[in-house]
Amino acid sequence: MLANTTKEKIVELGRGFIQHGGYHQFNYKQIATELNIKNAAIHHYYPSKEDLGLAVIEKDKQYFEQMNKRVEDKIPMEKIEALFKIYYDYFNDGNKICIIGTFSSAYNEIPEKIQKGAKDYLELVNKWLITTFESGRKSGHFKFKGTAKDLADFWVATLTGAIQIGRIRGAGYFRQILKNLKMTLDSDC
Amino acid sequence: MLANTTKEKIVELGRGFIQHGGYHQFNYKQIATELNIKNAAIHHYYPSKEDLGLAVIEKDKQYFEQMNKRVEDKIPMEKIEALFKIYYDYFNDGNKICIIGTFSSAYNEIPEKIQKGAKDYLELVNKWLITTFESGRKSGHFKFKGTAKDLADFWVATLTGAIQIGRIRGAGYFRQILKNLKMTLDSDC
DNA sequence: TTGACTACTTACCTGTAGGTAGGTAACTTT
DNA sequence: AAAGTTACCTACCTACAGGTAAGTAGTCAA
Repeated sequence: MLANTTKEKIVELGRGFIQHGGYHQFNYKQIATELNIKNAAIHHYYPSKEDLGLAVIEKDKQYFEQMNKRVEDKIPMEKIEALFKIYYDYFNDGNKICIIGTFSSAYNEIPEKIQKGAKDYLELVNKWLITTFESGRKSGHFKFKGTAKDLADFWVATLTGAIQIGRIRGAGYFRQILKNLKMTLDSDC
Repeated sequence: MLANTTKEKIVELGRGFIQHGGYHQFNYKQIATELNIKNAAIHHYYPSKEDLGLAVIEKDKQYFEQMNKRVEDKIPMEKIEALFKIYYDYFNDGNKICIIGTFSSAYNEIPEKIQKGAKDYLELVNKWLITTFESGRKSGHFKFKGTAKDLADFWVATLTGAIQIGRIRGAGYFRQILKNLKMTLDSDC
């Protein structure tokens, strides 16, 4: 979290609060209190909650793409481990869940633009998974039956659910699911 | 939904709204409007939102147990299909998600009693899955590697995530995930 | 050194949320 | 028939949410 400016701090904190309690629970006061500024100052940077929500998705996407770049020359399994690390970090940092999960669980009652933002982000992650799975299969690092697309679709659901259920059932549960997920990359069926 | 009394209608509607928009988005006004009663009438039956939330979990549990009873003499795959039907019905009835999913995604910011209620309910579903998997394996209907517990843990995460991601990616996606989940019951690894 | 811009603050508005107190009409029990 | 109980309603309160308008202190550029 290299947030130097107030604007960056706001989006960073907003992201954390949304991952912690969800879009509807989160509010401007939480950020204002944390930064020792007034509520209205947040509106100066992000006129509406919707604007901030969108910025949070963009921020999250940025981090995801930074991770992509860091591992682009690594072997496929290291890429997957980098993805898992993101999830572990969320989990360990106050039981946060992933951004896609927060917005999907509130999907029916969020502004359209945020719906679209979440959807686009989801497709991005999904494509990254497909590419990673395919290149891993080609290089012989991964073995799995079926298409990479089907597996990626499956992973997205399981990851989203695992970090949420992990909140209730604890770290051991969460670790186990990710371990079992990984095993789907080393199997003939 | 055989809700005759106002009290039953309240909990039934509350359940729907919570599955639709989440615990924090949902409010008493929605129910009051739907039933053409005043806000205060809801407080008469459920003094606090927490009380209603707990009642909603109990209601959901009731439906789950009714399903259990209906299929207790059926073959294991029919039990699984009955579970899936619950999820399909949620999905088709206004993109609702499962109760465990709503409360897990809001887990950090819900009253302790509701946390406990959700946790207990989750363990109940989990145990039902384990039992169903084990009996299915014993009878030769299911083939899967690893323990029934591990598989049940995995299913819980995937189901929770699938119905949420399904909101974003649509019915085809959701169906595909459930289909692939089912395939884990007919595999040697 | 003036004028524009930035980064806020103060002060306020509106809507709505959950919740409560007291009343009342209708049914139910004794 | 009286007394209690149920199922609400009216009227209200408090807190807080998101949002806005107007001002101000400091920076920065011409």
